[in-house]
Amino acid sequence: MREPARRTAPDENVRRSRNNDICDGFCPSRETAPLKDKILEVAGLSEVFRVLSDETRTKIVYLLSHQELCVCDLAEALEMNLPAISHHLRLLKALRLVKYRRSGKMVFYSLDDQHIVNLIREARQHLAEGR
Amino acid sequence: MREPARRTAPDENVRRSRNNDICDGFCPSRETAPLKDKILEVAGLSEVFRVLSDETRTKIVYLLSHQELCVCDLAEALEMNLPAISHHLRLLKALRLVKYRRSGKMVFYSLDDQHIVNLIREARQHLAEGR
DNA sequence: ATAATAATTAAACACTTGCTTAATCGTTGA
DNA sequence: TCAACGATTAAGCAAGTGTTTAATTATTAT
Repeated sequence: MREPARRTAPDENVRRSRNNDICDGFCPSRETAPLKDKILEVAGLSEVFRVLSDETRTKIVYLLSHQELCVCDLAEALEMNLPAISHHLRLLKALRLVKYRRSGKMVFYSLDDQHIVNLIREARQHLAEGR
Repeated sequence: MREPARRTAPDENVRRSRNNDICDGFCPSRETAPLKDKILEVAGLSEVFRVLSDETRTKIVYLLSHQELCVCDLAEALEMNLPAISHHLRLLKALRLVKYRRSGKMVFYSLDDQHIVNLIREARQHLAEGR
């Protein structure tokens, strides 16, 4: 992924713990080992959310969940230019969220993962219930 | 939000349509007006997903959904330093996803939005079912 | 008061992201 | 074959994001 910004070279003395500003070993209010197990259960999950974390992509997915649309339709509906839409579609395509079929000069996209719609529905409820 | 990169000043002639490389007015395979209505239904939704689009935050939320934890516990469990965790907690706090209580020198955080857990559960199913 | 410590805030910066313009590809029809 | 057009790709860049170090705040104990 990304190498953290490091202005001073990593020191030998830090060997004891990567986080030398962690409470000095007696703070944690419980054993953290079981927590680390828990963490494994959501590994890689943020990838799914990242797809929908962009407004444009949420809209694309939502529109496609109702009907097949060509790139041009999407561009018009979202008031963006073709390359921008195409860019997002490529991402959605890479993640197998959408599929496409060519028809003449136009390319029609449709949703290829009905599961993702549940996430949107759930999130809408979340918003609807105030908070 | 963010002003798009613009190297040439926006031209007068572009008035007709903000997207002058859109299909010349006869492409869209359907009326896009109803699509624009649909779009309104998911306005602001990506904010919710953005919170969980970061691996660290997903983990924090998931851990807190099981039990209350202090910042130090989280730092230890996630093997990150305190400022990093604190940074993410501040974000989650701002969005009313977590609440906290102080106990001596330590601050305990807990989940303040059970709804967000449904999103995680749904996403886990999504991953579990392959794809 | 002072020291110690958990937590927060601030500043810096590497990396990422999304949009823009320009060039190219793919298909259709003259 | 060539022009037109929808779609894609490429390059560039401004804004955003997450982690780091250092400084500061808040609380407890001496």
